[in-house]
Amino acid sequence: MHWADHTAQTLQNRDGSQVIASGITPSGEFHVGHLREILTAEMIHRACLDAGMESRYIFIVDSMDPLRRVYDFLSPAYQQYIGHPLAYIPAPGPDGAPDPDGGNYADHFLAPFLTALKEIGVEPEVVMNHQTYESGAFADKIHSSIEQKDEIRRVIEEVSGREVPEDWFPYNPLGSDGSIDGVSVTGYEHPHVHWVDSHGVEGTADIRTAQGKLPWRVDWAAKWGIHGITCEPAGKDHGAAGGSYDTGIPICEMLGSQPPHKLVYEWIQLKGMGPMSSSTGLTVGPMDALALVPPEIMRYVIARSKVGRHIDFDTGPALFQTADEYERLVAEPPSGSDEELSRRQQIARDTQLGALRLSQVGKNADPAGSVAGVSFRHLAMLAQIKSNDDDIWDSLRNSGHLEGEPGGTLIGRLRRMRNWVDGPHFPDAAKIEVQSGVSDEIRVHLTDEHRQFLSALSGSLEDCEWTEEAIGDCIRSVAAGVAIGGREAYVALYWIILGKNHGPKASSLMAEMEMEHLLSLISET
RNA sequence: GGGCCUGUAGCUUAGUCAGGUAGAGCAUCCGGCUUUUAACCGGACGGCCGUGGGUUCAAAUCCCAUCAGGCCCGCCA
Repeated sequence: MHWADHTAQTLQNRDGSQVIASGITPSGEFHVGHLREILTAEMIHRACLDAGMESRYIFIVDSMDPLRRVYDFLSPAYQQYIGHPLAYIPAPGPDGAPDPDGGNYADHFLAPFLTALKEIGVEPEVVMNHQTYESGAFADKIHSSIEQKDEIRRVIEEVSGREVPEDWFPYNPLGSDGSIDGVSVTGYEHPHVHWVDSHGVEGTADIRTAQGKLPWRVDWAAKWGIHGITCEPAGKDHGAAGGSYDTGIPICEMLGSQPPHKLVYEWIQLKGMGPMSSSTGLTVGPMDALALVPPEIMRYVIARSKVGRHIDFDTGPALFQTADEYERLVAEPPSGSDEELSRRQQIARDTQLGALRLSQVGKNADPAGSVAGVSFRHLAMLAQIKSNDDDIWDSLRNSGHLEGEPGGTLIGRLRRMRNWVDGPHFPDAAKIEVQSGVSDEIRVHLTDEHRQFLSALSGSLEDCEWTEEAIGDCIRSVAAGVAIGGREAYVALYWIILGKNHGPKASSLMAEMEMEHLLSLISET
């Protein structure tokens, strides 16, 4: 069974409808790793719906979390905002300086991420955490946390093994300058928390507003209760023993709610470069990834991997393999009845079918539509030899891959393929490079038969209409005339054009070349 | 120091929770297809399941130990 279906089955034992959640702090650029968080949760949500359960999927943006430090992409001017909730500070402009017209920091980074999510078929209910504070929804949990201050402290110390400071208080008010740093709590009279900040200013925070927040371990546990979250996948950093998930569970219970089902996922790494890290600049943003990778393939990368396995995100040669694998699965989904399959084969069948189902951008869409009738590899070839999109559609019509006008899926696939082919990630081995001349190394591969054929072809091509079809006819008639095997005729052409003994459809390739260049190559043999 | 994840064919991996003859795909090689989608079809090759113990009639699977890689324990998916 697929992991998402298995999780759905586990959740079925709980009362009520499901609320699957993701939570991310918008402290900077979102990256591909965040897509795993989102897609893991969203696939569980879909699996619940598919199992006939009621389910919602919410994306909690931790907009109340404070800015922790001045990141590399921020100007030093952000020093003044350290400790301030991300929702209440200005977004950086292109130069990294606070941009007064750029809206707030949290929204600035969130907006493009939501656009990327839409492309992969994810449209969550977005909850801005600072608004939940502003609405007063946290008030009961905050009050309850303060009343159980010592018990919560004990839980954190026992479960995490960490010493909690003497002056710890389960509520961090914002000080006179808007920062939660350096603010000491001096008393509590429901619903007001009294404080004094590092400037010596005294004040009062109303827990029914966003004048302060819970410390994050408590904040997370409180959110579970407030939203009735039944499952929130967490990255392995939170999932480690003694991590925030383990302290969150008892705290959530102390605050009067049932904690969610724990699920820990491994991280995505960039191939050969370790985990994502915004500080080292080693990131691939969701938009970057989706500019190259078709959305259903992006989903498939997550769906096919077990939650506990790390994923190497590879935009090089592995992308061909992933696409091949996906297309094979679409073309021939695993089948067979329980009777004729072993238990293991049944598991494999159900897991693959689940991965295929959950990879679709549209929920329960027909997977066949996602491939748009053209293989990823074929499109890679066409995108390289034809610079004009219309020529590609013509080619696809001629080859029977396309009828009429291309649909949105196919257009999107070509757009991404062109980005890939023209960008730095495209593998050299897949590049089609027309030779500028025929080298000695290549010449040794040519037989007399090859030369005879090429020489005859040279004469015919000069009178040939320069279209794919005419060139194809020309090759065939010349080949027949000089009694060379059909295959060998093409091998000869591939050697002189590409320097290899094989390649994409020769006539397409030749039609894209200048006739003079081709004739000069032949003359060099 | 504490903890988590991973280790199965050259590569990517399924199977581990509920022990019952190790399965796939890619790559490679061979063969087929009289006119090339880097295509397609058929076949072969290839694993003491990281290592060492233990439990069991039976272990990739459970237990103990050990090695290796990745990671977490201030914030981070």
